[in-house]
Amino acid sequence: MAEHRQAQISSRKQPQQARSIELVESVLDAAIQVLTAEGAQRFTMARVAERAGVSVGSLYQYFPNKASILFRLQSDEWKRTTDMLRGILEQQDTPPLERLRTAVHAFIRSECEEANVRTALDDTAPLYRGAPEAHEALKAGAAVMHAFMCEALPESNDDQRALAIRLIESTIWSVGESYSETPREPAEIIKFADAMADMFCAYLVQINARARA
Amino acid sequence: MAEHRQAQISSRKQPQQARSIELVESVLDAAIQVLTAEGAQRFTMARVAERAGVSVGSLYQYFPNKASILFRLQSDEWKRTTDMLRGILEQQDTPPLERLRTAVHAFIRSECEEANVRTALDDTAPLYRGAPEAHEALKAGAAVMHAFMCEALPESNDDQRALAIRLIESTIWSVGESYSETPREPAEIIKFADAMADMFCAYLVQINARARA
DNA sequence: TGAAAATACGACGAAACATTCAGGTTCGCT
DNA sequence: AGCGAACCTGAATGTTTCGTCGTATTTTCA
Repeated sequence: MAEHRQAQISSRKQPQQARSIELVESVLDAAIQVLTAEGAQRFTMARVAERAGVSVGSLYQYFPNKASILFRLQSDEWKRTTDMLRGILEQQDTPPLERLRTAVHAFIRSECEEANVRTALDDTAPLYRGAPEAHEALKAGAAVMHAFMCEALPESNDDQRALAIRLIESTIWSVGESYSETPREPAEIIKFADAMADMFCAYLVQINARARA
Repeated sequence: MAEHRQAQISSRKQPQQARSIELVESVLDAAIQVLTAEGAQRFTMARVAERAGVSVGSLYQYFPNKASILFRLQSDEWKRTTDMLRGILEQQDTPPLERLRTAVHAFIRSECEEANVRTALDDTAPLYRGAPEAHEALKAGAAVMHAFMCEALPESNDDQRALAIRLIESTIWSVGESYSETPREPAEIIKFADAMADMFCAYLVQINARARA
């Protein structure tokens, strides 16, 4: 019984003319700036409008409410990250575990580089949690992981793979999220990512060993 | 440049008479109820006061602001959890990795059992993030893990151990947090916790094997 | 060119909240 | 009983914010 009214999150109408397309872009841009500079707490429609150099009314032409702007930012971010991971995990000329290591490094590094925005954006998650759109937006990531796991765990059945996917996927995302919450030295980041990759590799190797036995 | 003013989080004054001690307890109790029933978004001083059957002014006698109530809840929760983990991890008559498995199970289960409160409470984290009190409150947990790791990784040096601690500790906490965000079947929870324990064990075994080589 | 459609504006209404304070009540003690 | 300290009350204050609406401007295209 936690969340009561679920806000509308999809966009209100599509911009058609060039000026309105620019407007939407500058709004998204301003939203990131506000989030970075002021934090989730002080993210307001008025501030976004001011930074974007447009009026409040214009925001509501293309976004039904505050949550929809934030969800759009998060959604775009998920897409970028998923694409990055796909690019790494699908390189079939490198051994799977090496690819996984590269992916972990890339993920953690990118998470730490934009730590400010990420943290602020995560703070706003309650505003659109449980929305079907959110669930939908993460399907792509699961698909990438699924394909990868079929390679990395060739002798396992679907259940085992599904479990490994859920574990590794949620570890990467949520640990990355919390790890980037405090500022880190580059050298420290590398060590941590390596340890995480070590852990994943040890786990996958063990699963394969057991499947073979 | 995210958070601007850091709210006072320590308690305002200590209750002395019996009636005020009861008051503080009923406030904390009411706070949990409000959080569970209404979510972080609708957690307000007025609602807490109403549920506790006291007036708003009374809240401010013992808590300087809203954040301090929420931090108190989180802090108590951390303490309970740490104590539970200590109880499990310090049983020196069981093999380390078995203890770790038990601890992981206990943690994930308890996290899922109170999923509603936990999630709502986590949503309020931004209100007291970065406060020195928060950092302090987690020291105890790190100490427990440190003692455990000295047993589990007897041949490693301090740097390696510190890395393993950070990795495993943050994985347990943050994955547990995100895992409990959606409702789970008991059987599913057990499988997931087992997989997580498998992963940790494989990792620790590998570190030991390398140290010995 | 001129009208219809699209876009942009920003003052304003309404609601929600955190926190304070002046004044009243109860407790503990002599 | 009587006094000071601890405690409790809740209306009032001041602020913040979301989202709307009537109007003004710009673009499109016949």
